[in-house]
Amino acid sequence: MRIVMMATGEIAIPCFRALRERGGLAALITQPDRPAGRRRKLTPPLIKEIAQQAGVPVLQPENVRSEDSLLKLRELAPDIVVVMAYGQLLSQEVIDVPKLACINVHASLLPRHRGAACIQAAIEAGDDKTGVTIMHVVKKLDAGDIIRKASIPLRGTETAEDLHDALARLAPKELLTALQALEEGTAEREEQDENLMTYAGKLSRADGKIDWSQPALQVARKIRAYHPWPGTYTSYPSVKSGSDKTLKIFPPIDVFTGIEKPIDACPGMVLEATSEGLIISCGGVHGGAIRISTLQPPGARKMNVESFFAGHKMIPGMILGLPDSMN
RNA sequence: CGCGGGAUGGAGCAGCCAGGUAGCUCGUCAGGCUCAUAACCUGAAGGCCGCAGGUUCAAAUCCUGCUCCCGCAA
Repeated sequence: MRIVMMATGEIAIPCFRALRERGGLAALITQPDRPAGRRRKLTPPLIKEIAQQAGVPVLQPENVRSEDSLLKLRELAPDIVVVMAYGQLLSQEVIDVPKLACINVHASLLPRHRGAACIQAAIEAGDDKTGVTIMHVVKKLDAGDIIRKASIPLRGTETAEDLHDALARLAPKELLTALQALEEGTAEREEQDENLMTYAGKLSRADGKIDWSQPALQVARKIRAYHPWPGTYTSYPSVKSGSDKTLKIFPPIDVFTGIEKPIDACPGMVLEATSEGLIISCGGVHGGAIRISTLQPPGARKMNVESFFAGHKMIPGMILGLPDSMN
C-alpha cells in the first residue's frame, strides 16, 4: 500500500516514523522552508530533515492545491494520503487523489475542538479527557467522518507542551490500526455530530493576554494551555521606569479558590509578594487567586519570583494588567 | 543584512545620557540575640563592570568591531 504523508508540525514525527517502519511511504509533503528565528533565517521543518535522513522523498509545494502540485501528487499514485498538522487546506481535487482514502490525524476528540489550537482548547476548556481522532478528510475543516478515536485522561495540571507530547506518542498506534482497517475494508465510519462541534482557531501572541477578571481556575487553565505557545503575559507598573512593562507568566500555577481577600481587592491586584510566590487576585470577591512562581520581565530570561523580587519592586496592592499606568 | 532590548561579585538589579574611589535587595560564611525561626542585629569573603581595540591625565560610563542572551516576528 502506497502512502503519502502531509505533515509539518513536530507532533507528526512519531507518526512519520511509524509509517516509515510500516513500509510503503512514498513521500512526505511538507510546508516550504520558512524564515524563522531572530535573523529570519530560512528554516526547514524538522520532519523534513528526518525524512531526508530516512531517504524518504520530500515535496514542499508553496500551495498543494496548485496544478503543478496536484500533478506531482497524482504521479505518486498513493492509495492513502495521511494528513497531520500540515498547515495547508486541501482542495477536493487533492482529497480525491488517493485510491482508498485521504485521512487526517487530529489531536482532539472530534467533533470537539476542531481547528489548529485543539490541544490548547482542551486544557483551557477544562476537559477531563482528550485524545486523537483519525478521520476522513473533507473540504470543511476537521469535519469528516470518524474512523477511530483514542482518549487520554487530563489531570488538570498538564501544559499544552505535555499534552502535545503525550498525544504525539498516542497517535502512531491509532493511525496504524486505522490503516490496517482501511486496507482490509473493515474500517468504521461515523458521522460527526455537528451539535457537539466546537472550534479552536489559530492562536496569536495577543491571545496570551491574561484577563484577571476571570475566575482563578480559568486563568490557571489558560496559563497551562498556552504554554509554551503563545505564552501568557500581563502588564505591571514598573516603579523604576514609571511606565508599564510586560511580564510573561509561566506554569506551574497554584489556584486558591477559597482565599480571603481584602474588601478592596480588584482583579489583578497583588495580594502577596514573597519568596513563596506572587499571589494575584482573580475575578470578583469569590473568584479566588493564583500563585505565580515563575515569570519573565522584558529583556531578561525566565526566573523564579525570588530572583524577580531581588531587582524589581512588587508590593501588595499593586494592580496588574491595567491598560496603562493607572496605579 | 527584518525590528528592538540586554550583558556589572553566586542570583536579580542600580550606576552609563552630564567620564574621576563598585552601589542596592538577596544569597554565602562568621559572630550575636532568641525557647525558637526562612525573623532580627553585627561583621566578612567574593567583581580585571561580556570580549577586543580606540578617545582621554582618567572609561562600567564616550566611539568602533565581535560574542552570547532576550523580546517582537514565525
